Amino acid sequence: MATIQAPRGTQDVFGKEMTKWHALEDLVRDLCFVYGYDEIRTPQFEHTEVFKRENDSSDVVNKEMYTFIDRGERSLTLRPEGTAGLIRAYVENKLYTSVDLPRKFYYIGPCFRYERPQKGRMRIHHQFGIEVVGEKSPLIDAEVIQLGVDFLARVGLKDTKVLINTLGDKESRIAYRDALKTHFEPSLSELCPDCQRRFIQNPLRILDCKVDAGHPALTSAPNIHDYLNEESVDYFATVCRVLGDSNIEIEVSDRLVRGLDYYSHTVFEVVSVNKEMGSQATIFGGGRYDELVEYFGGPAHSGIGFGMGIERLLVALDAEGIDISVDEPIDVYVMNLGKEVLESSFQFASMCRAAGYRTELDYTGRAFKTQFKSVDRKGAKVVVMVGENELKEGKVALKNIATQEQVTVKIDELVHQLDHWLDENHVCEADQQGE
RNA sequence: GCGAUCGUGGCGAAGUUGGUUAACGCACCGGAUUGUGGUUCCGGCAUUUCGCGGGUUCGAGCCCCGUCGGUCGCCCCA
Repeated sequence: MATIQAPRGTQDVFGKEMTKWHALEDLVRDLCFVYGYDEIRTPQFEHTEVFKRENDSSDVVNKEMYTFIDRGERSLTLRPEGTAGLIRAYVENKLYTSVDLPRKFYYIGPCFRYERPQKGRMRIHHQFGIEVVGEKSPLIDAEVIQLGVDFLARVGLKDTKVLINTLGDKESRIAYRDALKTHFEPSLSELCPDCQRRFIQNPLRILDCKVDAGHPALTSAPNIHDYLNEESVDYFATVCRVLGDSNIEIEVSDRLVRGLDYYSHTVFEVVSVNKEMGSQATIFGGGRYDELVEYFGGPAHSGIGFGMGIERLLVALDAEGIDISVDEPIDVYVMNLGKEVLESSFQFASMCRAAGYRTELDYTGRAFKTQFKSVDRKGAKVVVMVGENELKEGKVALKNIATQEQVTVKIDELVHQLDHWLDENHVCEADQQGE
């Protein structure tokens, strides 16, 4: 019978790899705590219309969604990204009524996209994301980018670049959009089929096209920055200035438009420039959205956020030779000196664990040599050796691996001896008496 | 969705003019040494099995077809 494999584009995470995830998750919590962001957990599937909005031209929404019918008639979709569901929750729970706006959230969890898998591109991938909703200020845009950059710095990533651009407000965007339409119309038939579709749905995205990248119509295309109204120019200038004053290097890229259609004003993408990275180099990306909250039936609140791919971050760390995995050695290994003492050793292990020591034991009375190998592999600091002779006298032997020191103590002194060897903060009775 | 390439034990990997007992290394297990290891030595470790399913052949891990999965590029994006 053929073995069953995990579905394409999914993976099992365990062992040493798991410790990396824990390290990243811990860092997410610590960092978001410091910046004042609260965790939010939204459903991993939503009603399809949460993600599929009218006139959306993005592939994520149109080609890559896992959509299914839930028994009856409701069409549900496994979330392909984090923002839409969060905004739905923001409106549904009336979080906009908070006296303290903006609301600042972070989330971490799986996203699902039906794509051709590649390194750094999975059908189930995990995103750490943040969103700030309910207040609009260039300082918030700067803070969001700063948090992401800070995160990468704390992880130790170095070969990164911050790309930033603005799409301007609605007025600017419409003006630019019209200019683009006028510009591309004459040469439309020479552009790729995707671009012909984009022309209708979202002409901005033609600028991003790799197929037509060299086409004269693209190279001569009007620049967004020539169509921004004063307010949009000021807004973007402030974002860039604040980032600059915070020593965050940015590169303005006037062709950066991003994949989701709901963006306005600031958009950004942080990419790895490491040569080992392959073609999936974006570690996190996001932008501001002015109309999403209203779309979901809330007030005209603006928001901004990013999504960061954990798997992709892991690839980037690997590319830079950064190992964030941690060894988790045990404190105590309980050895059996003979099969007769198996059940007694179980009780000793219980005692050690009750005292808070990370403890393993030999379950089957294997050869001593083998048990000692386990001791080494697991990095145990103390071995409890359970033998019949000592047991008869109500004692047990303990060996300190580091010093090779071995003592035999009464059973009720076992934990005391462990404290003596293992607990750095432990104060011996002798010391106390000496005070 | 398009193109290319790969898929041998827990891991790393040999293995083409198709002909057997499928190398070797690491890891693991046992013994020398059933009460004290990390060295050494000895032995065991894919017991129709080479991702899976068909086909060609007297005979296939090596050839053909299909399928599943990985990887790379395109595309897309986290």
